[in-house]
Amino acid sequence: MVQSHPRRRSAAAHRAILEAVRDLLLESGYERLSMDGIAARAGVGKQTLYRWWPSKAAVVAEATVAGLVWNGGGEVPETGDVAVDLRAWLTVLVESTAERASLVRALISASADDRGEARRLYLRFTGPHRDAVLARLRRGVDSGQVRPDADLDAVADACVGTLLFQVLTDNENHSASRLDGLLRLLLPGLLVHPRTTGAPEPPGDHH
Amino acid sequence: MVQSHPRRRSAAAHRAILEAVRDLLLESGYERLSMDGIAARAGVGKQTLYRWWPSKAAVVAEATVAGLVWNGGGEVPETGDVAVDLRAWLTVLVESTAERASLVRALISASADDRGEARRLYLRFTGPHRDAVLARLRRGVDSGQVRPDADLDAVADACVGTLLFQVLTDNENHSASRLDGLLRLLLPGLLVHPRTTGAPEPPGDHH
Amino acid sequence: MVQSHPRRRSAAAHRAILEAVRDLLLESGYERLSMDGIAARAGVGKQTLYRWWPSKAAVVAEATVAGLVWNGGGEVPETGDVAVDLRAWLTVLVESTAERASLVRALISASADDRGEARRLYLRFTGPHRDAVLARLRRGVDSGQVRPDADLDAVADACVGTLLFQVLTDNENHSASRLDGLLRLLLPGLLVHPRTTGAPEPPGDHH
Amino acid sequence: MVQSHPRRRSAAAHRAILEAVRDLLLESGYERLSMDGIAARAGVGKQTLYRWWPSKAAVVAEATVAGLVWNGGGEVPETGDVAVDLRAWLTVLVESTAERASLVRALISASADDRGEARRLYLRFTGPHRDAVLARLRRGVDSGQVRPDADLDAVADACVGTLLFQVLTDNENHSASRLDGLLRLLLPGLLVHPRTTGAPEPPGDHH
DNA sequence: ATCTAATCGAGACGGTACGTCGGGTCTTCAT
DNA sequence: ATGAAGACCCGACGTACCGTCTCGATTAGAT
Repeated sequence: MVQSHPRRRSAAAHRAILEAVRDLLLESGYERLSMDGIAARAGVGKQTLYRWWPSKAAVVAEATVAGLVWNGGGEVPETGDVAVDLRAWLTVLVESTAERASLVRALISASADDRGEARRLYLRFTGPHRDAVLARLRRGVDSGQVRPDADLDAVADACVGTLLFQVLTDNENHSASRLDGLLRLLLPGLLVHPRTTGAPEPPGDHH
Repeated sequence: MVQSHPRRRSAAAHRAILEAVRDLLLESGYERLSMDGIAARAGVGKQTLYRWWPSKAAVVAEATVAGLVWNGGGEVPETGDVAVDLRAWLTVLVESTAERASLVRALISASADDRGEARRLYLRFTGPHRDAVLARLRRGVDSGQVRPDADLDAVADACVGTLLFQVLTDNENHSASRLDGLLRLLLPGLLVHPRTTGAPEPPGDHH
Repeated sequence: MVQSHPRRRSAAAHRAILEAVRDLLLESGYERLSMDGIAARAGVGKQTLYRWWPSKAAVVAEATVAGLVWNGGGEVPETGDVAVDLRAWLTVLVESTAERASLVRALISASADDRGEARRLYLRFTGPHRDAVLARLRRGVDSGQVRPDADLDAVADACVGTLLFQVLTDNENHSASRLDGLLRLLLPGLLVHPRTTGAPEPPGDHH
Repeated sequence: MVQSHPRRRSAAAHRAILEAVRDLLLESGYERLSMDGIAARAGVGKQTLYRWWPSKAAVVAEATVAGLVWNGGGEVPETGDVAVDLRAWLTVLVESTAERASLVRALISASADDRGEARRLYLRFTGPHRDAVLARLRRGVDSGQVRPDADLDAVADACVGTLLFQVLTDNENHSASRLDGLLRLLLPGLLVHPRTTGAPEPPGDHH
């Protein structure tokens, strides 16, 4: 379909590029991805690529945020019990990460590559996950389950950071265990009435 | 113990290479570091580099391990109060990381680049820090301050992971705050008698 | 006629490369000539070199053909006397070769290096010289001076071969003498009436 | 067997090296021959190689002259008829060269590589052939068949040069024809009574 | 319907770095 | 005290990408 304004042609190219990135990432990984390769696969001139994105990291970020690459994990369930919901969210996050560890590693590389892009990747890639869990925790504060003075950002960063650390150290098979342990440790400090969860008993109830 | 490589390896070349890596990392970062550059700076043939290390990540790992890059932070104070000691350790860790953020970024890159090397970096680079804090926590268990069923590895990984995550997202000025928030959240789950710390008061169910 | 390569080849780069080859050959000879060196001197990427020429021998061949290296000697004088003209041509050829012996050595090397290129060098480099002398000899046949059954190719190859052999064996100061001796030996077999030349008298069996 | 004097061990090494050169030349040609390869094949340290020969060209020259590589062609038959003997010699020379054209090319490369070695190669490699034919021609002078004023060196160089030129231009299938044509052209100038040969009729015999 | 100007694909360009090979020198160790 | 083994520095190899820069061809909108 031909659009009236010539600039509209770029829409097809734009889409072709993001799809090429997705395909090539799945086929060979971030390391072997090249701007030349993307252009060739997308049937696009390299100029067109560089017109819109400054670097490999940037175009990967865009493909990511466009939902073509990692579209899962943005939702946190809402059962009414913060502890149950957090545990469910972490389970999904661990599985989602395990399935695309190489992509996560790719994004870490991209992030470390380009300090300017790092911020954008942070916002686009991990942002939605952090936002979702923060929103859930804030609703927990509103409902009185979560202590209002708890540092919710610290909870989110500890979860994401622990997960990234496992990926980074090729220790992914411990991710679920570590996050479970972490959650058990966090809940007493996070919740107003921690005993209602599967967390360790609050102090003073034993001996 | 016998070296894994055949003998007669040049100690001078070895040392010159590790020093060149350190210098170049500090000057320009991991991304701009090249095998050519290392060889040139060290006054060494590229063959010598490739004879002993398979990749840039590997030689960066070795330079790290040799203590030339991040040799501090292996100690955790012992005042008798686990909470105080943890806080002190985290403070030192944050400062030490801030001082060499570019090197930490280099190590993260190396880790993400080379999955094989990632494990070595994990064991050798973050290992000492993790070991130190784990040892301190275990002594806390022995002295009855720390709950014996707490997942101590989760504590260590959450702290290190949170810190690395801040570095990765160029968010270092929040590192101290995040780790303080995290520690306050963890202590109630970690300690037998959390009230003795600066952590938020548990929810009121104590006498 | 359409270029075999796709269009848009850079004329400036092409010329710069051939000039660099010429200069470097004159400075250091074929053996010390390198693709790296050519690229650096020409201010050209190595890829550009390899895009258009498969080997050092090929680019040397092209530089030759471009007339930048050995552009003289393509003419044979026409006085009406074949013997005189051949002698004059050989004199010029010997001098021309002596002046650029190192380039001739380079061409011999290129030829020996690369069997595929050898043929091109044969056709393009020595070809003009051979063609010129063959044309002169054929006119001699037409005018009745040269025996029609003489193997003219053999004459040309013997002259060029003798000359190259002297160069190859670093025996150039005998080139003139050898070719003079050769010509005297050839003329009796070549000419219908050899006595008109400066060649040694045939053995006395002529009236 | 162990000799009393350590230097004697070198004899075995020396021989092993020359044999390795022969084998490797036959297997892969001069271009792919390397000092490393020779040392490895001969079971000899590189130092031992460099102790005795300064370059690849030199050791190839030695292997040649040792008769390991090109041991044929040194003889010229003596039937009493110079023309017949020359023709026979050229036939053998052409065949011998055709069988090892790649070696001849190698020697040309070596010669052009190393101007210092060129002279030695000349003496060792083509020398015997030239000497043999010159000796035969001189005997022809003595017997009155060959004109005493003929430039015998020019004959030898023209034959060898023509042959090398054919090899160099990958034109070997014409070698026999060219040398036959050359010989027919030379004989009238070379012999006292040229009509006794298969050379073209001397001038004046036709019409 | 023709012209004009923007934009496209294609890919050549100057570069940097890659990982490998070979050259010639120097050192170690076993004989 | 020799000689194999091979590490060393060096330089070149040929390839892969980088990001920039033309080329024509295509085509949309103005004439």
